[in-house]
Amino acid sequence: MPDPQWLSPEEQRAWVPLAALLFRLPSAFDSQLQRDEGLTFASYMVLAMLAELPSRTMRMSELAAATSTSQSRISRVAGGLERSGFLARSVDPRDGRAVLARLTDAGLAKVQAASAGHVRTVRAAVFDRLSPEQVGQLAAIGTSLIGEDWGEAIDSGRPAASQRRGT
Amino acid sequence: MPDPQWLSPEEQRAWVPLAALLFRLPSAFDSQLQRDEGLTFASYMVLAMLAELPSRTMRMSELAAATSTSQSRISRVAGGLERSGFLARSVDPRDGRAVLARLTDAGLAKVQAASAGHVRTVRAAVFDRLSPEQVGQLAAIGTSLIGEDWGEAIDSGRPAASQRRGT
DNA sequence: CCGGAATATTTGCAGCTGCAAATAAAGTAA
DNA sequence: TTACTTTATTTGCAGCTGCAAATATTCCGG
Repeated sequence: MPDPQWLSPEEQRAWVPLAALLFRLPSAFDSQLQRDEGLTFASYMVLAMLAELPSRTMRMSELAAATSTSQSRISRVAGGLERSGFLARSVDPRDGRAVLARLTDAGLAKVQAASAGHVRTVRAAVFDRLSPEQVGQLAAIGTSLIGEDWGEAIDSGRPAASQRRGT
Repeated sequence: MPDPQWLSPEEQRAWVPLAALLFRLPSAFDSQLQRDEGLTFASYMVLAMLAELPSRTMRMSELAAATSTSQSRISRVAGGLERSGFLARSVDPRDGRAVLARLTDAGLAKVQAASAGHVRTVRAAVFDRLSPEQVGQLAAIGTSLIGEDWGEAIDSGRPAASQRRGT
């Protein structure tokens, strides 16, 4: 393997556009949803995840995992959605530590109203620009990237066990 | 074409993991850089872009375009990096409206010190999980997605010309 | 049943971000 | 030169986010 200290030319050809996407896509979705529905990309995802379940209910921690975000973030987003009347929180009767978030009828109506515009934006930004083959490749790539471990492998920004001076 | 109102099953298979990545990757890079170098992913990118030029200099607007972010964001990030002594800003002598950002020696040293850890994280989160073919596919996909137009096509979250009630 | 460890959420604080308005300089036409 | 339009950047304000500490509850061993 080449110098793991830097990226190979092929990797850079993939890294540059990927980094650009990480800045652009979230901004694009956030601003469309904010402008048209007063929602954040994160808050929309929360509503969308809940809307997919027959029970419209999920524990806060499951919601965090489902949307790939931190618990503190989910807690605040849920707080805002609750204030807006789109979801209601209640302590889980089976485990007093857990909190269940349930989409209200108003919340369901909100996602349904917002989905069309959001999907249109997702298409314009992503799918309309890819061939069917690429959509398949993207699915495979994305799935590989979010696989199993995460905290462990990713968080290891620290040197393999050298360079670490000090105490 | 199928109901553009929603995503096809194949598209959803690509969208779900992509959305997860849009939440996870920025967080992962931000927290590694913050923890180890006191930098933001955005501020690191600014330093890295400047470091690639022999002149180590770029106009604020070019910097914004190069990093795919807004001008206001670049303005603040540059302000912070300047306060830290990593870059210096000066009015462009050829155009009084423009501001030139120049990486200082301390700034160059900073990127060089931070790059190893950052690259390690990028590998752990992305390249170590993809085959060489996938890296090539990702490069092609990413390039397609950030092509030509953007504001125009993406910003059109608005209905084709209906649904628009009120003034 | 008691005390400590583990789990689930929330929140204080500080920093980052976007939008839209403000500021400044350059370009253009008369 | 003057007035008006366009381009480049910064900044006030309000909202969002993460980290780490604070809370609350359950689990476990004796």
